Amino acid sequence: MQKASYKTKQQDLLISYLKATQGRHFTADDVRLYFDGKDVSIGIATIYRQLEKLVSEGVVQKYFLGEQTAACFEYTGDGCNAGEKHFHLKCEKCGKLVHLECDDLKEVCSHLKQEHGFSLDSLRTVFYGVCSECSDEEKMKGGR
Amino acid sequence: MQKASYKTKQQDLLISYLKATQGRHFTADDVRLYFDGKDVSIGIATIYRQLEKLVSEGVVQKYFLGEQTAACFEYTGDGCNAGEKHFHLKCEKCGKLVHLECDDLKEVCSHLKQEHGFSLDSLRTVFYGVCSECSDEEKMKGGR
DNA sequence: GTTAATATGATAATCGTTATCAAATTAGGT
DNA sequence: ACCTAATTTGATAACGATTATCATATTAAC
Repeated sequence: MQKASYKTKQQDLLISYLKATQGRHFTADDVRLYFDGKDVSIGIATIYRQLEKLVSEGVVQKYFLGEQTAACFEYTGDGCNAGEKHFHLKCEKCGKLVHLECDDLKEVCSHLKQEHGFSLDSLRTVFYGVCSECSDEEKMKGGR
Repeated sequence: MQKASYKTKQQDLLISYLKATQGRHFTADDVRLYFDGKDVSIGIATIYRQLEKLVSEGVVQKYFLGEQTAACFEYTGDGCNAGEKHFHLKCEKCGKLVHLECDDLKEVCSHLKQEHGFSLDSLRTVFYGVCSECSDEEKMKGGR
């Protein structure tokens, strides 16, 4: 009755990659490169297919970080850092992506829910702006 | 000394399009379609080029709304709704993009700045989640 | 071990965007 | 108005990420 859960070598490889990257971000191509040359490998089509499946299961998150960048994936399932909502800050100057764990920001979630009826998907939302290091640099360079 | 500001027919057409869409979102292709067939027209390359120029001047904003969608542009310059920071909520169910004008959310800006040294670019940040209508629908359908 | 269902991967196709470059347009002298 | 140099345009090629196609390989189930 229940759909059979076929298990293949490639699926195992991907899972092992995910477990090895705990909380870090990666693209589909990162996965391909990782296994490239090794005696086992995964085709890019399969990588996309399997990642998409895991995304729909909620085990993996998918981000779009603007510009011509490839989609970023992150393993958040199986107790890794699932549930503990964190936020993403993306610096428009240096391109750095920061993970932010902040209780105060959780109030943003409640506010959006209470006042605007909007359920924020904090895992998928990316805050754009300029990080502290880059702001400091700007100040250094003076006025203009 | 100052860079000459060359003015062409195409640049005028684009500006007139921008003024006509006050605050609405559009893609590069929307612009192309708008002028398609008319006795004057703009090539897609020129549209991208000019839009990119206006983005760098801060007159036009550029958004990436995830998935395989084309970049969205919005005219925010010249007193249209420039300055009055607004936020964007994007519903993951129905795909609707909502403009949100909310003072409370401006505190999010100060918080990120004060506590995390991060200058939020609220025009460019998109909040992902589920809008009130779609949340209601889910409740209607009951539990699962 | 045989068979049917499913997964894989090489490759073509797609889509948004950028690069190329010859031709057209513009600005600034004269 | 005319000439020239600088700039802009647009058709098209190139590109990069992703998806579709489909023959082949692998898997599960009996």
